[in-house]
Amino acid sequence: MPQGNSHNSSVGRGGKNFDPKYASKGGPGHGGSNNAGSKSPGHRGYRADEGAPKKQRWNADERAARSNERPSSERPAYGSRSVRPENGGRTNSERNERPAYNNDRPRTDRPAYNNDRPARTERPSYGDRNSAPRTERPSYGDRAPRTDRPAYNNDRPARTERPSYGDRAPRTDRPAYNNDRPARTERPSYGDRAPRTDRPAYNNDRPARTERPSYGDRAPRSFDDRAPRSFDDRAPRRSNDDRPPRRDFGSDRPSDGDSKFYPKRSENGAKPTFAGGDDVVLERLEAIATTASDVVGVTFGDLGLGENIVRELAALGAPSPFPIQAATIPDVLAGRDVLGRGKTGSGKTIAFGAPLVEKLMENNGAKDRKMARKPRALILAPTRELALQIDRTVQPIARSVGLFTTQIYGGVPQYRQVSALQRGVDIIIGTAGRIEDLIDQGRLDLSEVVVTVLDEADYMCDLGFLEPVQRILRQTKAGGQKLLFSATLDKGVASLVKEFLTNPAVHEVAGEDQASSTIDHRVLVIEHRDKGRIIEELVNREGKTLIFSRTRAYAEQLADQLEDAGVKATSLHGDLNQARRTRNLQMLTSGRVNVLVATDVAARGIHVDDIDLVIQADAPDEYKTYLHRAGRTGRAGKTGTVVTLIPKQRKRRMDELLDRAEIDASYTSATPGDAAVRELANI
DNA sequence: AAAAAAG
Repeated sequence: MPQGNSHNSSVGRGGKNFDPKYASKGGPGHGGSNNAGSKSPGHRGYRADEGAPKKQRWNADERAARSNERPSSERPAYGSRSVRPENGGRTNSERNERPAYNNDRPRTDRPAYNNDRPARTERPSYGDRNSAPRTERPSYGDRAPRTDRPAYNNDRPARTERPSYGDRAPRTDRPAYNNDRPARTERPSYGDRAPRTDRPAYNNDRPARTERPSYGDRAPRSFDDRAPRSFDDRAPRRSNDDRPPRRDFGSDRPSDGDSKFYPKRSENGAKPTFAGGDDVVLERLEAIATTASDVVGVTFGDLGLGENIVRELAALGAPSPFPIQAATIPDVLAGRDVLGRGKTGSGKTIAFGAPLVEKLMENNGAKDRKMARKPRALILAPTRELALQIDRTVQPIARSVGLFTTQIYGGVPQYRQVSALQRGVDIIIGTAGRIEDLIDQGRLDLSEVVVTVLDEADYMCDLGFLEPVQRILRQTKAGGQKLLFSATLDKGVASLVKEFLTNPAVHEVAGEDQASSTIDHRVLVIEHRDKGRIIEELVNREGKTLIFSRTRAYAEQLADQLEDAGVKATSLHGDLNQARRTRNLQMLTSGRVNVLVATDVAARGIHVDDIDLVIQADAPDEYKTYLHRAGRTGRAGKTGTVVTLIPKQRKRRMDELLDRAEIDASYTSATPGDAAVRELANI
């Protein structure tokens, strides 16, 4: 009932999407906003032909004015990098200007961008059908060369009858789908960063695992004995004795969610506590550990996946299952709730994605292609980039059996996402904010979601994420299957487990500890004032470098500084608009730049091939953050180095953090020009 | 502090 929107209750909450105060003000030149109040902005998105044929939001003059004013007024403001007012001065309401912040740098190469920005053409289609959102346009504008705009106007008239859609893809039925996958053309390129190339690589480093000593000592664990709790050593205490044998975990457990592995809320009335900002060390969950040798000779087919899926997995570069996959797939197929821990890149996406698709298909999925069918699976990720990356893996698997996925995340026009929902999708992959937004607008109904996946589940339980995640999970079908995955899965997920999971099976992969890592960890003790120069020296090399900073402003500043120093660098953080975020990440992936300075938005899950150096310009506060950041390198069987820069006062904290992360790192004092720095640069 | 919805 896309039309009923303006009357239903969603307006109460969804009102945030259409705030009269904005409509009445309407930005100057926003012709359509006057009457926008009479219609729900969103539903016009579907039926542009019904109401206001009025489409032009920006006439030529306005555009011209805008494009002129930009360089002159906004640019200069932030223009000089060194003087750039920091974020501190900015408030949320100034967000729109944010991009201006970015404007300065890439400006020069901007033109080039236009060419390869196919997505651009889609933008208008959003607008023309949805006049209200038009008001957002300006914000897009800053990233885009207004110049290409005019073209839109030209073909826009024709759009009234919806062709915009059609012009992009045959509206037949499904093909339209291709629309929301502009990325498709780039697909090949995805391959290399996702499963494809790293897959084989992992195989390479797997053999090594078998001879891994650290394992050896635990070796006997034939899977029967209680799982190797390689993970627990970190736990303050482990009362193993009364613990039931791992094997039974679940099978004989009352299915009332009474897990012995989580603090019981009812026991003392206290809620489990969470990490929050502190580096609280939570006990790791006990799990059944699977080792590489356990899965030798096992095929995806053996695990219960159908032919099409198996074939697609092979095409994706996954001919045979990795341990985490072999461990979790059968349980997922059996319908159990699953907690899975496997280091990033160890194949978690396929571990939940493939069986999820198989399950949906079994449940009549493929034949039920009716329009507007409700989604039956949901995959939640903490960042948009990660959601995108997951979709790149899951989508082809789903398509191989005739199921459809769509991405639902913020920062991009919602139109295409909503229209995909209208056509009907089976699997939703996205981030919390937009998902809630669409639910509030009455455009997304999760009531038929029978399988929900939380990737980076522990992170999703952090302050700020937990509540939205809980609200979303409550929207899904009661009793639906829940799958929680993370490289650092710990008891921080207890509250979710308590409320939403039943008798979960917990799996981990043995041997994925730091001792087995191919990463070299270094700590450089420096004077704070030398930080910039030392980073410049470290980055002066061939390979790809990922630099983490604590704040967005510093990420931006550092990227600017490096560029000024002649290094091709770019940034990735939440102050950038989504198009730029996507593009900047792509720039590192494609090798157009060798240095990316990012906030922790890039800490988890993001896979870029061949990053051989990770620099932590600011040390992380949490050991898990360290592990995730470090995990961006040392992938694909290659070696990687993590360099953390700290002032000497931070040594002690760093020691503790490394201790918790179970990492051995060497400390070196360094000043600019030191041999120690040069040596690192020559990795 | 960052992330996640817009505005």
